[in-house]
Amino acid sequence: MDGDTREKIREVALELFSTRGFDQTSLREIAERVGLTKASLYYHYPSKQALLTAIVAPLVEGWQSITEIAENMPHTPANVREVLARTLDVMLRNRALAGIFLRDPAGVVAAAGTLWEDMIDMGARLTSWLAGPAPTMAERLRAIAAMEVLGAALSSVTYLKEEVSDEEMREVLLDSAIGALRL
Amino acid sequence: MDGDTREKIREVALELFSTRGFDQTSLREIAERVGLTKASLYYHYPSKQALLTAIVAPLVEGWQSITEIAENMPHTPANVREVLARTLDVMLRNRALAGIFLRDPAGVVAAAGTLWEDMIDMGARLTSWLAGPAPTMAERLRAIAAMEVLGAALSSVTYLKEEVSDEEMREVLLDSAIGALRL
DNA sequence: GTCTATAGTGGGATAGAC
DNA sequence: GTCTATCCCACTATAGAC
Repeated sequence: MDGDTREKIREVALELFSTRGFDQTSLREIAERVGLTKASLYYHYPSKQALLTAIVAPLVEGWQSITEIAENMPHTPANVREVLARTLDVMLRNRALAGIFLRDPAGVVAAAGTLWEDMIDMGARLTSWLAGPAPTMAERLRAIAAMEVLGAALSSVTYLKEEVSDEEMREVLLDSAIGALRL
Repeated sequence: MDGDTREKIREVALELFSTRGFDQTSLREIAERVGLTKASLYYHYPSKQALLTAIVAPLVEGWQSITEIAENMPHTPANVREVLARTLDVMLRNRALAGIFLRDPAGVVAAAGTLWEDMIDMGARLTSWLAGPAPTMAERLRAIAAMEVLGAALSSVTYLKEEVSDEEMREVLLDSAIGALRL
């Protein structure tokens, strides 16, 4: 079962990257947990960077699609709400993945510069759409603030010991983000 | 001038840690920019970790004092506003420093575990105070969201090319954080 | 597909001369 | 206080047997 091994590797790597950080995680650690040797990892992924890329790519894609959708919508209150909701969904769906970026942005940048720049770019475009056409500085700051509120979906893991359902997060944070926008 | 060298080292290290990340910054790089050799750094700071600690300590202290002040206040709307304003001030005063945590949390954790746990602890206590006594889950999520909005003071650097004055940030973000709280 | 063994690199840190 | 020289270690990555 070849695909299984590859998948197991990605799973373990995701777990370790997102808790210890990318740089702090060695291939030896990953190999140990999977039950292989380091060398065998290289059979499945040609480099540590390739492994990271394989794990992270889906998030970048989700992010891209939502950005494109947003940019083809007129900036109305209803659409703002819609875009915020979709963005929140992407974040919730990729909660584990996001830990990688939260733990070690610098390591990710160094290893996968282009991917990272894509993420930054998407974030900037989404934020800029949220701010509306010809925004004032205050509007731009509030747009950033609203995006940060959605980010709370991720960082909340640090502060909350109990599990929170996706539904509750969706509801409360969407409302809170709109509050931050001061619409 | 001994103190000057130490200060220069801290300055350069702060600059590099907060742009490249802690782990990604080698002592050789720091030494080069300061105009010294690696070995000479060790005369001034006994380890890379000690250097990090020296740089970061002031922020932790500011954070601690504000937490203690908050916890001795009754949870009224006016006090909530006051605490948010003070927290925002601490963040704005330490904008450069914050980059260290944003770039490479994992590296900082690994190097300065205790300090980091202090920060997490303060964050948790402040957030918990903000949520009010016997809070519902929604109130706790909104408190986290409000704190994230203040964090926008820091991450905004990534998105905004122009400079924003501290005054404008203070005004807009405080208002936005209160919006996120849904008071 | 997995292993053992090892090359090659770069980092933090130390010894000791000046 | 600063230097040169060096140690030691952990890591990524590769070579080649099975």
